[in-house]
Amino acid sequence: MTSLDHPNFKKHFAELLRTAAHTLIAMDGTMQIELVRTKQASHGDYSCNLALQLARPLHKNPREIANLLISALPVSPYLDKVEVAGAGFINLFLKNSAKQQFLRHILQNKDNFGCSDVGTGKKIQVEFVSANPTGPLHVGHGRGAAIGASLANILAAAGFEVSREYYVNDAGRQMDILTLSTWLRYLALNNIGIPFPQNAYQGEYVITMAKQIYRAHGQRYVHRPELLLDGLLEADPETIVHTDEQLDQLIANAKKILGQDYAYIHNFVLTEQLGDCRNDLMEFGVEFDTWFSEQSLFDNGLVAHAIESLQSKHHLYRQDGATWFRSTDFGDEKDRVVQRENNQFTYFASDIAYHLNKFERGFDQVINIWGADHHGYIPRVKGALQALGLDPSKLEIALVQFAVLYRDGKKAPMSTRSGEFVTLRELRHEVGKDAARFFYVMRKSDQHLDFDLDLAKSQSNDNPVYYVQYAHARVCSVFAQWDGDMNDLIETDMEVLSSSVELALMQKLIDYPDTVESAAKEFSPHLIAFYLRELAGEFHSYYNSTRFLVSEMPIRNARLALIASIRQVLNNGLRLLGVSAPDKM
RNA sequence: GUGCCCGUAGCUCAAUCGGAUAGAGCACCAGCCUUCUAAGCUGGGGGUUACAGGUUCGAUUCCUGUCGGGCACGCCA
Repeated sequence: MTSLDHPNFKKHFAELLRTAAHTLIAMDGTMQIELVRTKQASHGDYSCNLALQLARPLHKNPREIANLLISALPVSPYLDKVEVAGAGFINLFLKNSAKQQFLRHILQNKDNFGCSDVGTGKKIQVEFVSANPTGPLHVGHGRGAAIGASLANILAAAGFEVSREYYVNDAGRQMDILTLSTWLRYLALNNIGIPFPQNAYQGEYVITMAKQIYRAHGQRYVHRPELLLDGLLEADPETIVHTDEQLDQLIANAKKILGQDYAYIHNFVLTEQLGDCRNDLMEFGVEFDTWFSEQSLFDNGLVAHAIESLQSKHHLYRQDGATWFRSTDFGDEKDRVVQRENNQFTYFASDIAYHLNKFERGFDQVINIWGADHHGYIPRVKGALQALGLDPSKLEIALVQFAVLYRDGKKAPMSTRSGEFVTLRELRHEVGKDAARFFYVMRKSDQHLDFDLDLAKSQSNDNPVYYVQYAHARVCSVFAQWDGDMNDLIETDMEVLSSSVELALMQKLIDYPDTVESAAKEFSPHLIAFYLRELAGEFHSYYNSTRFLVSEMPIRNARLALIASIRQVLNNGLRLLGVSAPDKM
């Protein structure tokens, strides 16, 4: 880790301090020595509060401890000087030569720069989006998609073996409602007018699917629609289309009437919506390794298996005709039904089976990216894992808050009722993939996101996406006017890069791998977005203050080596976020 | 009503699991293009971190309470 071909100065200095600390106190290997990048140049490049932390156990003045640590510090070719400051901070100064040499490391590693092996090849699964395939993805799903995809990229860069998964809810009531909705629209095309329930799917896409069926099969699925209202006749015609019970009755009737053909329509709408969703996500730069079917859990007996397993461990009981999981034993606020009075399993039951299956597939860690409205669901899922003898801490649930769209400074209407929502596709068409991907991850994921559509579209320095991309394009345009050989840059003497701006830029580049590592460790893609914004800012400033294509070759080549390194890091970071790095703008 | 999350500059947000003088961007004001892209840069004012206590060398961060906002509280998914 500390060799020149793969230097991580932060870790290197931490090791030096660890060695020094051993001379003062017996430390177990698990004790973390935290180094922090300083905010002020006068505090050096890295700072450590170890002396302050040791003050209590050693019963000594922190500054005194700091001095003892410094005198016990092994020599290092990268360390310029060390100082004690403030209450007892140890400030470490990185040698300029170390910063300068680092550019070679970047230029040699190219696209791999920033990757590390901290994940040690552990198998990690990221499950995200997992929207019901009952209609187009909307802008809320978009954020989960952007965050999940970026996080998966970041984890892969940090050395995890990542698997991206979409859980397809193809077994539940919502799919039945969509199937019914489509069939009703289809009947209408055949001039059979049955009042369309308000709580059915209202969207235009349902009519589109009905037309497709009609075009392909004509009247084949008309059957006996007069039976559809069975059991509903006594209801008030005004309210017939309102309640859930009535909707369920309609579904039951449709299943009875259509028989085998129900499965056809069900399968058709599922395939259609899933295909649309997959296509939408692909255009958004989001792809999955696995599309996991909920229905397959039932077909393969995994739900029954999971429930039996809970049963054998005495975590289930019968009450009111239903089967309950005693989730209160595991911190949930109430027990939960896994099998209904009518013998049907609940969504929770299949979710237990799904999570059990995830760990049976051998993942060391599982991350679920959920909408924040599902937070109440966490205790029961973790509880179920614990009940099954699994370690619930291996399941990490990252909650994503919703994005609110703003247009002309006002909230854009976002009513999910009556199909009147902004779809992800519309957003992409309006602001473009790059802006959408970047804006979605610009905020900490568990924070609400105000998505300013006008800003995302604006071609100005106000727009962080263009700001970062523009920095990349600017470097490219410099190189377009240079006819030298990139290999010469790696060999060039970097010592001339000694201005404070240049040294700060190089330190910023050195920070990149640590940023990727933090983003992976904290599941925080927004750190990459912030980092890129800062790096681009420092570059633009450098660009305005300094000319690169000067006549003195040593200076020119060194400066080009620096901006080539910047371009490389901008490129690598943007790639993690799924944002393009254009050569020209 | 109960539980979870949140409250930081006029606005949108950071702050590397308790660290040094709380940082960016936008907005506002004043400047910079016969020079590699002005989609850029430079400088300036802006804060009792909602409020009140507590824990300690040290609190935006941890604990308690109050106020304000969001979400969740189904044999839905």
